[in-house]
Amino acid sequence: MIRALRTPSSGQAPAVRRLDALVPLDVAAEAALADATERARTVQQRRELLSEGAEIAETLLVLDGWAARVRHLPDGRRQIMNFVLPGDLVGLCDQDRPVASSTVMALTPMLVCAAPPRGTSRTLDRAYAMSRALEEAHLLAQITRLGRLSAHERIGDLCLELNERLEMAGLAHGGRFAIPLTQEVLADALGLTPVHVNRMLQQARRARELSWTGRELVLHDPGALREQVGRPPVRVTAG
Amino acid sequence: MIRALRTPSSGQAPAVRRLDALVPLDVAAEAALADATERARTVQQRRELLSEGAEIAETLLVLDGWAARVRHLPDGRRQIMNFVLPGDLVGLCDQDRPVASSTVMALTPMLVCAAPPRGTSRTLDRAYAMSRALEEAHLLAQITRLGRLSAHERIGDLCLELNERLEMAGLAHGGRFAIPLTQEVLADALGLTPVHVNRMLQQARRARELSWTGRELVLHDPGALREQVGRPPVRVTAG
DNA sequence: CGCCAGCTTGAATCTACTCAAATCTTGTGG
DNA sequence: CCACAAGATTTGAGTAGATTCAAGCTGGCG
Repeated sequence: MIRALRTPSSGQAPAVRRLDALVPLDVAAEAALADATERARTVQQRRELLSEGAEIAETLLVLDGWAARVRHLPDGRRQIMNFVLPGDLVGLCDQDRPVASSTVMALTPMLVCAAPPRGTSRTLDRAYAMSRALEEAHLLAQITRLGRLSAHERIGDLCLELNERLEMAGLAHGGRFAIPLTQEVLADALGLTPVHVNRMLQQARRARELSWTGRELVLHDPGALREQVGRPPVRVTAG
Repeated sequence: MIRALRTPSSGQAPAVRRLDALVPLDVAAEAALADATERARTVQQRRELLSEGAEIAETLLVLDGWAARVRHLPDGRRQIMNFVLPGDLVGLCDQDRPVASSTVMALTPMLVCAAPPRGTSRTLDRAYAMSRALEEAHLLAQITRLGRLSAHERIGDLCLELNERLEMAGLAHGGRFAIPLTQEVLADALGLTPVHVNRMLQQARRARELSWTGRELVLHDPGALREQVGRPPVRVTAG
């Protein structure tokens, strides 16, 4: 797992790479990010980056590791809103004294840093706006998944989304990426039971749609799968 | 239904009333809103205020009527993301050349106007930020509803949300409000079939949780219902 | 008056859930 | 290096909740 914490061969850290993919960053942005990255800190697995109902102190930039935005019901049921991946921002918002509307919990050990404040760079501000718009688009995708897709389609659709997002950070290639999720976590994201997720995964494996051995997921034909589950492209700007 | 298009007895139009409830507005904001309201226009039922994939030209403020943010699947399935009520903003975002990530369709005849641009008033800007944060909170609530609530709970929870939101605009009182939805539309919002929505509504009526005669919905005991479905309060700021 | 959209009802089916137990993995300490 | 524990995955049988399909009903409107 040395790879995960190091700059990949492309020459950029995954988080920077993702932001740069959203909006090509200028020197000021690159410098601010390099600087912020210096002061990175680790977060242990299962720790909360943000607690529902608590005031948001700062905006974080995820450098490494996965987290989940989650909400708990009084009776113990749990729903994962979306996954937080390297290059994602946690706690980005505009209002005064913002309060977290959901908990963000580390699914793996993580590396995070304070995001450079707005106003640092014109291009960085635009990247933040894009990031926020994309996050909202992913929430809409999640709603459609839960409301109108079958269990089989939900799994395929979510895997495609993760693949697309990780590709931007350079963490997925050709439908292949490291996936640090348990079937139980997947179930909480997909609105299913762990048992049913297991059965659907086996079905998908038998159908040669994907393989998920150990901690790596491979989508054998992302294009065909996208067609099959009717996943629309995620776009938030024109041009 | 004269009431709907007129200034209510409280002295403020529902849309202004809602924004004012989010952040107490200053004179500049009130004036800008009054001015914008002058240039209101109507939108016919079933017309689209915004089309998925199309560039967003302007931000709209809903003065009267209901709309739905909806996404269509290739095979005809349909999912409603959330409902757009008087006082809500449509197409509010920060990025350049934004593209709508979902279609917004009028469920009733509507009255809308161009929202006063940002920078008009400090308080109005804050109200916009609040509105956006609330909208995101409602998307999270929708995800939890679809992912982890039973059909019966989904209906109760959504009715409570609509009640809370309409109360802010002065359009609901004591759990009673006009609801211009068909059971089919409700089904598309709740991720259920119309037939099942019908059965669950009857069950809720028999249990004296609500009555829905004609076009008015009455929640007989919102507090008890909130308890029963485990609905958490919607908060986005401290203090 | 008759049409149409929306609502209601019934019966059969199916998807996903529950509960329970077995098996496989992984990490840890002896 | 093996034994063990804890966590995660897999399997099976029975059940419940929601869907499908089809038909009948109701009320508002031209």
